[in-house]
Amino acid sequence: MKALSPLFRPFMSTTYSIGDLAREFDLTTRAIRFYEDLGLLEPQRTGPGGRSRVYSGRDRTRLKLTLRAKRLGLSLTEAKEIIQMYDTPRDTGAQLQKFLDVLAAHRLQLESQMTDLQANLDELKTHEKEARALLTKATQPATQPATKPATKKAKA
Amino acid sequence: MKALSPLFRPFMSTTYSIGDLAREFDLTTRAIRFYEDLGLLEPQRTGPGGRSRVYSGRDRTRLKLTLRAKRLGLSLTEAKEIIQMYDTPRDTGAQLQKFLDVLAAHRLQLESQMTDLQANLDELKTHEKEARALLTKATQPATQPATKPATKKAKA
DNA sequence: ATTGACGTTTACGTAAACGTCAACGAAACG
DNA sequence: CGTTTCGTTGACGTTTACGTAAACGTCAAT
Repeated sequence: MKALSPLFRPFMSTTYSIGDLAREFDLTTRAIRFYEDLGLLEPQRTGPGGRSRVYSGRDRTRLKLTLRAKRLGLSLTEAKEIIQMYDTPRDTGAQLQKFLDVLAAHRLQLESQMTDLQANLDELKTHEKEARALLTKATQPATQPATKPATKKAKA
Repeated sequence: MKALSPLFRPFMSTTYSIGDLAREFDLTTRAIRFYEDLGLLEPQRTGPGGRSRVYSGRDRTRLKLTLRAKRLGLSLTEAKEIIQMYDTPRDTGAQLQKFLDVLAAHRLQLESQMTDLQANLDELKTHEKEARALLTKATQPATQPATKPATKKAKA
């Protein structure tokens, strides 16, 4: 359900229909409702009988974070835990300390993932260079136009 | 099945039993066999009737790459495609060019993932700083001596 | 000769993350 | 006023990535 004509939206305190979010993040509405079932989103209801969902900017942010976490390989429940942790109150010192502990753990995980990523990128670059070298050698044979260029490097 | 006593292994051209790999990478043998079903590993067979699997160093490497890809959120089939691509022959110029194209695409994906990761890390650090600030403020009130000394470092 | 550790196949089970209808209500459009 | 368009709630299906159990072979050591 479109809350209002698009032209009027700028005057509202930025709420979104399920279709809006689906379009923006390239999801099906089914997926978004599923995220709600998991407790990741808590849209308000509107319309007669409170059937239609209305998403706040906060919902949108949570969705964004969720998808980012997904892209990094986290499960939805893991994403949920992290997001929840990020916006629960933390008033006492003990809570703060535990918060820091969890953050540290999460940080370690992210950093190890960063290492993995870097390793993959390095490997990719190596192959890229090698392939590029082979390609220029194949298209611009310096001294010997071979019928079949060597698959390995040749010594000059 | 252990091929030989561990003392004799250094003399062999580094092969591994399924248990070896399971221990090293903290997998179940079931998982490893499953990876074989997907075509990620191709162990030789040995023993009577060729029942037992023997994994080469190359198998081990492929397994390592697979797990790294998994940690980055790739599916096993995606991992397989990438690994296959990395060690297929690429002899013609056209193949080389296509190889480079695919590499470029993969690279874009990795770099966007790097961005996501960095975003997550930044956010985490922000929260970390904030929490740390709150904690020191809570445990070391400037004008009021606390009943419990700080759990962190104290300034002399 | 039995036990234990390690290996095998076959087969069914399961959790996660949705996809895919079906059947319906409301509302906006020409 | 009929027809798209957007939304709703079930409910069942699907894919991925294994887990789990049964039922058995083999080798080394006790």
